[in-house]
Amino acid sequence: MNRQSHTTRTSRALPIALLRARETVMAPIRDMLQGIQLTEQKWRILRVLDEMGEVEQSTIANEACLLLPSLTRILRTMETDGQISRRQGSTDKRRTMVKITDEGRQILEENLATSLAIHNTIEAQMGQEKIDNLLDLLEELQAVKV
Amino acid sequence: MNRQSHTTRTSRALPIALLRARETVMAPIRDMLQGIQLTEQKWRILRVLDEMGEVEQSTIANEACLLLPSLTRILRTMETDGQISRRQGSTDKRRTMVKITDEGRQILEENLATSLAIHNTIEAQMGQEKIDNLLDLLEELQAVKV
DNA sequence: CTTTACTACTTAACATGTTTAGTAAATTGT
DNA sequence: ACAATTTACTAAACATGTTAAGTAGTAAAG
Repeated sequence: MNRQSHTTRTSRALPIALLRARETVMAPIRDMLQGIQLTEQKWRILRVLDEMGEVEQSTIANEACLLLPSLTRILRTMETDGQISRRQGSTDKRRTMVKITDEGRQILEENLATSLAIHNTIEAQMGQEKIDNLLDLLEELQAVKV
Repeated sequence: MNRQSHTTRTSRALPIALLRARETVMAPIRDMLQGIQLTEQKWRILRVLDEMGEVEQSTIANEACLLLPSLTRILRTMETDGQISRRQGSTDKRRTMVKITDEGRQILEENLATSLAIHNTIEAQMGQEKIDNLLDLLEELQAVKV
């Protein structure tokens, strides 16, 4: 067809462009995670918890871009595996407060070097200025009301 | 914790930033797709096929960011639903050549307006220049060797 | 020409994504 | 105080994501 009649070229469509760019960045991270028996989602959860401390599940869902039903299942196994701990909220008993355990934090520490190395490889090829520029634009896009 | 000791803030980590930005853009598109009984993946496949004509499955997988096992299943139902057609490759019989049907193309046409409206809403808030800049940076990131 | 390796896919199994429905606790309206 | 609504989560069902293994067709090596 090659007509570009109905829509923009997919390479200039934001959703696909964002997805493809993400696949590029995630490929080596997925390799790292496979070595430590962790999924991409669990890695995101650990990072959010390390950054935010003890938070309720809805917050994790928002920050890590997961839906609550997925999170329910994932946290169940992460608790069993000792990477996170959960307790019922004290004032609001509907809430489940979650925090990272020492074991979970250790996983982050052990893989920090690899994670940084991947970031540096990308930065070396694109330049820090462009990466910063990209991150600024992405933050701005996130804030758009749709 | 709020220490940012182990890693970058997640908002400045490329994988999460890309994911969050994508969620923002996809939210209204998902609403549109729900109305026409189409998943995000099937929509991507239709757009790639409309753009590229008749291609083999591996090409679709690459362009639409899907793994072949997922694609096998999805194309099976799309063929049943009359949105795409498949035939065995003539010279290389391992290949399966796929193309969009008139019915599939009609789905694209019927939703073009909505799709454009969503893009315009985003553009109105961010400005065309920034969007173009973002798309350029995303294309560049995709091309990085990791 | 035959063995070997590789390519393009398919199948199967399990994790996650996504929607709908349900439950219990908190909040609101009267 | 009490019914109605909302919030935070869980359960279930089905689609897709992901990995490993299998199949058939093709290309390469000897």
